[in-house]
Amino acid sequence: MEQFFDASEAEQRIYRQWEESGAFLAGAGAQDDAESFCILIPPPNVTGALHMGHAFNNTIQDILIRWHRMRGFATLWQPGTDHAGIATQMVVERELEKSGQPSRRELGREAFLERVWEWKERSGGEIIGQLKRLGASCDWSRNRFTMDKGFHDAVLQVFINLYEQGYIYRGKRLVNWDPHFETAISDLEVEQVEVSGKMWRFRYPLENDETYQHPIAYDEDGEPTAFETRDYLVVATTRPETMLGDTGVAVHPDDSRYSHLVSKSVKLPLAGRSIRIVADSYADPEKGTGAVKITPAHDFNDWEVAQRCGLPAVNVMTPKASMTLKDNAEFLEGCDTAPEALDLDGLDRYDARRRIVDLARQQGWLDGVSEERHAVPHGDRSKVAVEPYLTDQWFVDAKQIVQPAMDAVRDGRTRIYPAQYESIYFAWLENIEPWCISRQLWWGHQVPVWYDAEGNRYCAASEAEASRLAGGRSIERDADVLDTWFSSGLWPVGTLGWPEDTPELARYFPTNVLVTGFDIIFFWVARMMMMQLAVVKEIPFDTIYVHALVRDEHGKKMSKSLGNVIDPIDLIDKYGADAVRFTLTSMASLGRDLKLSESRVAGYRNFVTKIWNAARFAEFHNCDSRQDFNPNGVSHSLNRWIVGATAAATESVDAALAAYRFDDAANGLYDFLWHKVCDWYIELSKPLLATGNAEVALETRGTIAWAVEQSLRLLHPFMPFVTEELWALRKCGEGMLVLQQWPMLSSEELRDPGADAKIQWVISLVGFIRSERSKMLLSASAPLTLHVMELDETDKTALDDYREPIMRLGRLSEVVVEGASSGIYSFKVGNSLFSLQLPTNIDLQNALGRLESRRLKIDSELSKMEARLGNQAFVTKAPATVVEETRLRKAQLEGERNLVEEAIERLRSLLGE
RNA sequence: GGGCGCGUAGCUCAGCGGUAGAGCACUACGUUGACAUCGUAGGGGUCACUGGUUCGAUCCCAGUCGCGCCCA
Repeated sequence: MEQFFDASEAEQRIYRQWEESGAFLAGAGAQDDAESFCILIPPPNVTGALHMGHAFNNTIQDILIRWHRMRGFATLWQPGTDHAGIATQMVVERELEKSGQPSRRELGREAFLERVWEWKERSGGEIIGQLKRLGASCDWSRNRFTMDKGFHDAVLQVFINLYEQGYIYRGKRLVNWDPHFETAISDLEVEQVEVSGKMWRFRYPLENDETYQHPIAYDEDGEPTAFETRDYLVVATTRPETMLGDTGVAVHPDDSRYSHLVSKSVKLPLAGRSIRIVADSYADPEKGTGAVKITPAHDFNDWEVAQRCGLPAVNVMTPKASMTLKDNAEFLEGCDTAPEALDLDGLDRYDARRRIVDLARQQGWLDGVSEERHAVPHGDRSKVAVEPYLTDQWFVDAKQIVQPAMDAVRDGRTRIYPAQYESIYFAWLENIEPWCISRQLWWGHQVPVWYDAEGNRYCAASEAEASRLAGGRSIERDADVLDTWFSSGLWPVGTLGWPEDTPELARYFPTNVLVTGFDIIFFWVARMMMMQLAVVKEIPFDTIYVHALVRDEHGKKMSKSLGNVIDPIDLIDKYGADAVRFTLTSMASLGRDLKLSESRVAGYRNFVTKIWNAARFAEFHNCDSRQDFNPNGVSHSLNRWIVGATAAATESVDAALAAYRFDDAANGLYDFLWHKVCDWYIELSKPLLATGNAEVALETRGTIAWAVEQSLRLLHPFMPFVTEELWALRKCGEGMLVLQQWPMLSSEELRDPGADAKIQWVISLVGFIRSERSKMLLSASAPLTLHVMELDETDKTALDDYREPIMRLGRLSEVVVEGASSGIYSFKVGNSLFSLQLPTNIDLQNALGRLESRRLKIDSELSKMEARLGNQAFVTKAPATVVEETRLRKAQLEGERNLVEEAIERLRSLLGE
């Protein structure tokens, strides 16, 4: 065997073997009647590259899948990719532009879509290869794409289904409009970006010579003390360009300043439109002047006000967010528009903003400007400010289908881990808004609705069917495509073959666990719940495991602009996939972001090496794997101890995984392998292997082989590559590790308390010796003699059995059972007393100082115990076991104090004090 | 403004009503035939702060301060 595991050489080879052996296929290795276990991969965007979030998310899934597969479940990890409407269209458009080809619009819809498919075939599978690098054991033979024929049919089927049930409708509503992509986007695709901007105040002149008293000074109680007479209202805005679409000014109904002005009107500057003053509680008297301009076609709140107060909506922008005025009948109606206003026609919204502010200043209706930080909605893809925009769109009336999704979680049919995310889920569902599902894109599932010349709608799965419904009238298909999340909402049933009645649906649906980041609870999880329940009337999964985000080592979100992105593939290249996986797993504590640092990965790469070398040790000592090895049949206490410890480790891994405590599982295995198997079991076994007792040596070889083999099985879900490689090198058995049985060990059956106590005693004794040596500043190689001053029966057996390993690990030259000790310091291990004979040249002064500080510590601890026991309330009220423990601890401390005291006396006399 | 979460060793984090833990980093010593990607030992903490409950609080409760995220 080589000295290290060469991950870069082995990983791709091993992965190929797994795939070729069919180990990842649905149900591989399972009995026909096995229980099923299914996870659906959150489909990465087909444009995507593997980032740390994916690496984390998929490592967790792979652990669950491999664990269940080894436990004999019929497992399916269903993979696939998402067509990612906007993202993909963007990538292909950019590519066309770069290579100087005709643009999307020049190509036309059909030709463009051909290009997208070409692109998909050419470069769409990159992330799949990266998932393989990570070791993801998906059933790739079932790989799906959300634009596949079958999946596409399912999506249309659901649309039709929901349409016919009345859950989908078309309506003219304000939507978030992305002027860059010229499409509607959903609320969730909008992110608020805090920017420093300006707040402009405009004076809108009152018509018909109306005036009112505006307070200009206040007393201590905030009561106005002075007023001025105004013939205008001041309104404030951060988006002056929208003023041309104002159709009203709102004041609060209880605002006494303005109450007599309600129903009167102001003249909208530039546009020359006469607009009404309305009373609506949306206007906050405390904010600004208490008067708000109302632009129903370009603001969500204003739209609501307009609905309530009967104000018209005037759209003044094009889909590209430039001004449209000259040929805009809506805008011109009833207006006496100034020529300088018409000159704004065609200007971009920001140019128009500047011009309008200039004009306001010149014409004297600019009341003032202030700097302000405020949140501006941006498209999450395009990164440009979105405009609320009035268009015809398709909506899912989410309110109507939300109830079953809430009930399922409330009554526990679907559980969310950790539970704190339930409240996020409910908070969103309880306040759900209509979901805008149409996008003005080309790449995606085109809405299956056709229109005839009169505008009648025909919703059908095909043009032929629609035509039949239309009675042969000429029809035209709706140009919009569906929101990508609408189709991914169907991922559970869609990937399993619905609407066909497939065996996979019968066997694997509802699925078991969904593993996902909290950032897509709304986008995806809640919608899958709603849609599966609406369409097939069943929950899509019984558990949702929600994990946090992977951040950089300082807690910053990884982003290209910050330059702190860690590429998981780079890490895999450098440290191996096993180390990367183990790092992420060990940090997967519930509900907390994980901060990733490279040094941690390096640390777990060392763990891989440690495992490797444990196996190498077994090889050097001819510890061959034996099929007939019976862990219950070993007799030597060391072997009995490790057998029990292995069972205990198995049980804690199982318990941790069952509770989704991946960190506990990983840390437990790390501790078991490194600090039990390597540090003590292998070390203590060395003399046994060299002993003349062939029977013990043989049993120990077998147990070492067994312990290493069990470790490989236990570690396999976490570190599949190195364990698979060692499984083969150690010739542990037929077939690959991936399909071997998970250890079924019961510590109740295998644990031997006597052996445990014995080994624990040996470990303590060696620990004392090492610690004394080091504290006395003795070199590691200085020979020491251990004097045994008192020895009880049990300890005597332990000492006899482990004399050689104790000498070796404690680096003793001699163990003297009889005769007086010339040691300074005695120490108690178990019920026996020991002393180390130290060389004459030690620094006595230093030793004295150390003992005195030790005594100080004991005294302080002792006084705590005494105080506690002296407290009558403690003795009577605390549980008896706690009182007893305290008494025991006190007695222990007193014993130790005596030993220390004696040692101090002895040292003092040696020093002549 | 509403909600959620977090403040524990230099760093990253576990933990828990009764002796404060891990990994990394740090210091000293060390190549003994698995492993220097290693071994042994060690230093380092007012468990954010203030009150309360309790025999006992790092842990439970309330408040304060600081930080992060989500929603408006």
